[in-house]
Amino acid sequence: MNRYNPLAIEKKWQQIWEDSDAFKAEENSEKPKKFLAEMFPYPSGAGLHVGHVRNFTIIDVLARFYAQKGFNVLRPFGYDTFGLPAENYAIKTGVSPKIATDTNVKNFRNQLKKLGYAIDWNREINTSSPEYYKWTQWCFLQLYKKGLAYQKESYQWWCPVDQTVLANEQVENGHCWRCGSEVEKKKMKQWFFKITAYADELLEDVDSLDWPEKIKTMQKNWIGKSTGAEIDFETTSEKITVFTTRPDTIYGATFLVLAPEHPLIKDLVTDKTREKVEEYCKDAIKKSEIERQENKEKTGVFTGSFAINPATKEKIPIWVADYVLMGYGTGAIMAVPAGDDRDREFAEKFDLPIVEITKTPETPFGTPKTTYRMRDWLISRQRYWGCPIPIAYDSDGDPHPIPEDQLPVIIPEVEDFKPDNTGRSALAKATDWLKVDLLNEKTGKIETMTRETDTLDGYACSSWYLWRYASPHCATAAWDEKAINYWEPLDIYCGGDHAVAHLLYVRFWCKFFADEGKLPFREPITKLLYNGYINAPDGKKMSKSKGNVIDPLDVINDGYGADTLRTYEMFIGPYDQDAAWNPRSVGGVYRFLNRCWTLVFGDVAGVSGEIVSSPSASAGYGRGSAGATPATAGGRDLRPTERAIDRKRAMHRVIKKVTDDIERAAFNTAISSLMEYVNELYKAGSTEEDLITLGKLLKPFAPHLASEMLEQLGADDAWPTYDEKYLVEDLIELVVQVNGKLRAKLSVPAEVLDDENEVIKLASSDSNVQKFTNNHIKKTIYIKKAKLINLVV
RNA sequence: GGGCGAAUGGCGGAAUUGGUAGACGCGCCAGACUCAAAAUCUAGUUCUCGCAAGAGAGUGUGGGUUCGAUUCCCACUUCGCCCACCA
Repeated sequence: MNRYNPLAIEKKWQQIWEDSDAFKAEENSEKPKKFLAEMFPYPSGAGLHVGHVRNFTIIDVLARFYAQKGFNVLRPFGYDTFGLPAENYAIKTGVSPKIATDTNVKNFRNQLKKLGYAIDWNREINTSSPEYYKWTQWCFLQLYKKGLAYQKESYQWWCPVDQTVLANEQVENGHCWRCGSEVEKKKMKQWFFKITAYADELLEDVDSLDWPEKIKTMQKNWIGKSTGAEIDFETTSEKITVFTTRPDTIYGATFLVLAPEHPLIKDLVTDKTREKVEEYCKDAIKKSEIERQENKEKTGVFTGSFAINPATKEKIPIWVADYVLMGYGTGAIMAVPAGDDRDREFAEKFDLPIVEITKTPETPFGTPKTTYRMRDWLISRQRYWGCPIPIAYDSDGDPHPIPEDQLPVIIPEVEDFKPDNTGRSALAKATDWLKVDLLNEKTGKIETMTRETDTLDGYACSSWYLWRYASPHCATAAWDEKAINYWEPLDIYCGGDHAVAHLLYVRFWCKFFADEGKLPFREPITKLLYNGYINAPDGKKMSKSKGNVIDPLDVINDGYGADTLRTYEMFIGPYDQDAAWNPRSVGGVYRFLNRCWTLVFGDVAGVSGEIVSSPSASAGYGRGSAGATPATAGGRDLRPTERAIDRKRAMHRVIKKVTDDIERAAFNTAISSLMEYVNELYKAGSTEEDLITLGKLLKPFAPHLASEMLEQLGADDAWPTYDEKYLVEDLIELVVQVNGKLRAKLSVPAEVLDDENEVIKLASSDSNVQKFTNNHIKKTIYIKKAKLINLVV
């Protein structure tokens, strides 16, 4: 007898798909399109992990499902290849990030092919390839032209020993992650994207998205809109503008507080307070966010100056405290200790007056103002392995865009990837590359300028890749208009990360390019599936250091094969919940696929009439022939025609269930209904139609095995349809309750359900029911849809 | 501190709109096959009582609405995630 040999089957079909370019997508106005993608991965040296497999398989199941349903499906793939790990690896080993990245991409590609994904390999993209980042730079220039990419001084972490800027995550408890020395904040010129220009629209449009509520809420909170007013407070020399959401509480404002970074502090200090205030500000600015979080004890100093409360006309002191943030509102508040817990705590600590609010102003004060928690997006990175910012500086230090026809600004080759002691990335070491002759519009002359050595945040590269997928090889534009019009926007996106950052940035760029007339839609992603993590069998996060990592390639090579791995990860639980890996359940899914295989290929003799196989009945095992074993369903002995009717009903039922479940992303229950169907076929026997249907329904999950089954049966993979008329049962199980408690289940002909009097008669005459009613029924509640009657006594 | 979500057998989970709680899988148990084991097939498996028919209890805890609540409402407990001195 043949045995299910997944590795052989999978190799065969992967070769066939490769040779036939099976998943090549082309625009075709005859067919409805479906464009699906997962969040493209950073190809780490460790290769695929089981979390990737879950994420990619969700999209693959949907892609194959819609293709089988007759949609024109685009299912591309790409790699998010810029990033710190490749650069650190280069610093350590001297191997260039480009070479290391190429190796990792190759490894990823091989592994993806072993999983049988229906990827259009003609559309593979890679953010660190010059053909791609040329257009990332073009995007930057479009934003720059409209003033949405701009430079601003901002405080950055700085390691005085390594002489380099550090990202937030490279600062551990106020110390440099590499050398351990204490870091400081340094004011540096940085590039920003003005995402706040779209804050309102980004917020308003969230509601219209077919995205998980969790993500929508997170985005709303992140944008953090609050409406209030700006109010001016006069001092002897200056005017201080505060932001408040409660201008009505102004009669209780007994002091002002400025953020330590506030520019007016230097003008407000007196000779007596100057030293103390300056020291406080210096310390506060240096504090890491972590320290500010850990130590919520209020601190602050008095500036020595006073302001006039415009409502009470009273003189109130001006303080500096780090609980006021420069980045929000105006960096200055009016403190109302009677109305605000933080202000009260501060007032109590420093013995400042607390005045109950007895009055509200008759006319609204100040200027109505809306503020957002969201800040502009800082995009400068002092790193080598990123997309160079296409800017050069003239001798005055003013920026000039690199003309579009000179793109891409290629990352120069360097020997040493360590940042130098100027706070610039290793790009600064490419001295030839650094110089560029450009027209200076100010002077009208060609001038040798110095290139920007900052690179772009990797999120910039991933902010437009979904549009590149439509025309990945277009050499004349970032995206081809015709291709965009056909494929976009993305119908379904799937990932388990970046709830705010990436998913907000793509929306921002989409709105910007829509305003530029470059995109015909204002939201890039129609439906979002946000998948949960897969944890180790003990429920803990998988990590190399804990040694509890499951390698998906090991699962395949252990003999289970890709079909088992894919199907298991879809069966593991609801796709949006975290799940723990269970090796035994993997075996259970393998058993299920093995049973599918046996139905078609098992060494099974044909039995009566049209029945092709019934392994349980025909396996022999000394129980006589299959024909001698009566098939039963629901405890009833069935004659062949009844058996055929039941089988037909089971088939139409499973088609409906699997179709509905895939459409609502309930992959786990889709698979359990396939398991039920297979169990049914083992009991009742199967026809060729049953097996073809099984193969078609199974294909999105286990495409290799299903292809093998369908080939054997001589069938195509067109998605089957169900007929409502076969779903109707002729014998119905009527549920009878007494006072809401189940007392009987009666098997009645379906027509009976239409006759309520008949239902009541049947229900109330059941002997077990009568034990509880004593023939004293006060009220009957009949729910036809639920096939249920409740007798109230 | 704020926001969101979750809690169901020994385990993962199902119950789509207020209508039979526990589908499906794992595990366990018994049987068939085998010299034996594995694999495979078949039957059983929420708990308590009962040979059975059946009865009682039961979806984190306590209340409520309802003929009927895993589902809706209120309070609480625990866990998870996100944000966090945002004026």
